[in-house]
Amino acid sequence: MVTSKIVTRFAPSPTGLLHMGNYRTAVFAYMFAKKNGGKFILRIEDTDRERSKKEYEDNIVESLEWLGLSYDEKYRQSEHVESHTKYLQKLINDGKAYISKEEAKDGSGVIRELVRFKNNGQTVIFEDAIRGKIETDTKDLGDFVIAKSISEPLFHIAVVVDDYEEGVTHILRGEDHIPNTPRQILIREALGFPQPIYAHLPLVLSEDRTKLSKRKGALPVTDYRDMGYLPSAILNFMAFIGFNPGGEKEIFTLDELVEVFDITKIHKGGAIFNKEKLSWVNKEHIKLQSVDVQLKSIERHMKDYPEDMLKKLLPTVIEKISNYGDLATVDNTEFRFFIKRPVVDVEKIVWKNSNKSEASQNLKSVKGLLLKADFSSPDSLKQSIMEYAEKNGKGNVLWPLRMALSGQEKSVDPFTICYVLGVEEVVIRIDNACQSLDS
RNA sequence: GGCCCUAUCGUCUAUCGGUUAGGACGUAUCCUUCUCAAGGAUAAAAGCAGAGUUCGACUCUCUGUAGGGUCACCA
Repeated sequence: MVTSKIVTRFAPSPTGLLHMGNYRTAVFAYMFAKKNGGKFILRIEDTDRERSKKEYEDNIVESLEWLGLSYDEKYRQSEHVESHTKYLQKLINDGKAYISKEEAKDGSGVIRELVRFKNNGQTVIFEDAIRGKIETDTKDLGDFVIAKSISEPLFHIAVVVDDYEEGVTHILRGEDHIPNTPRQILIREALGFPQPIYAHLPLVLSEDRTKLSKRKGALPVTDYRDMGYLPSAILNFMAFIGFNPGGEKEIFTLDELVEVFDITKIHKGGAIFNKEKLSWVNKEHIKLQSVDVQLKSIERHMKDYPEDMLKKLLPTVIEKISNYGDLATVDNTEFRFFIKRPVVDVEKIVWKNSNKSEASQNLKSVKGLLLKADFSSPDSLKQSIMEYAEKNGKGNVLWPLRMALSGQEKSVDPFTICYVLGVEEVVIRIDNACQSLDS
């Protein structure tokens, strides 16, 4: 049995840095193609030579690569102008389009030879894979412009010709393209091309429920990369905006996403981009990483820390952050004391209703215990100290110990600190604290 | 304004005529705890409105309402 291979495409125009709303379309087109063993192609829509910039195109390629959305083919619309012109000519020859001499709208006064599509105003009906039947009366469209001149094709003709020539079978794109579809169908029919299947995705919305846009603060995906987010998390999150496979599993890898993807489960209504949830998803993806990868990641952000210290610190760090980028800020407050001896504050080191001499006494006793303790894990250290702490009041013992070691009112537990610091450093810090307390 | 699309907790969503309307994020409380997190538990929180169809509607139909998209010689 011969079934034609499914081909989808992501067709951004390189006129700016693209945000998640844009790439979300790519994710869906990719998932659909891969799910069906088809091809996913990237087409740079750069027919507008004025606004298209190479740097933006580069950013698109870079972003897709980072996300892991590999495409099978890449095209540049501007390289197909010959083709567009050929079909434009055909349309004119067939009497389905005509050249119209009109004054340019830019006020320059030049007379242009626009190509207008001869629209007889029929009703266009198409079956959207997500929304069902969509019916449009094209009368009020008039004879719309499809090229600025025979050699300067515009969006609609370029899209129709390219999709045909590239063998695109399924067009997954944003809902904002629904109004364009009837025009493109008209052109396509005039050209006699087969009809692709359309699937218009619901929009990604910002907090105010309007279309996500740069103006509303939507960031380029590469910014998320730079902030330390994981591509797998971004992908996972984007896939769940307007799609849900059912079931209660929420964390998916790209491969798993492809596996469960089902075009009939795509929603119709727009969805707000929720930063908090993204943050949570990212944390979950960090937890999924191997310790080797986690270690390398925190090493990049905590360059001043000795490697063996980071190894010990890893579980604590992973537990505290939801994004490796957090380390840029967290590092200075939460973990800095590990490599920088704290300044002893004798007032703060004393627990609630206790006093300096008691704090000092407890520290000295703990030091004695630690000297004999097993430093191989936080747990073994806890065992060495807990009995004493319980006897003398946990607050009385553990608070001064933690303060002496970290100098901070909020930090990880003292056992972990001891474990990470090692016996020598721990003794030095306890001695320092006692000296201040005793004087 | 014309045309088009949409409508379940604050947010993302499950439900494909019969459920105490489920989960997650976030929020609150409690437990754990020397502190902060993390973790565990619990709670509050939704079917836009009105008509139909049906023994029975969140689910199907219609109307209204609300929100959104789009109306270029951009894509």
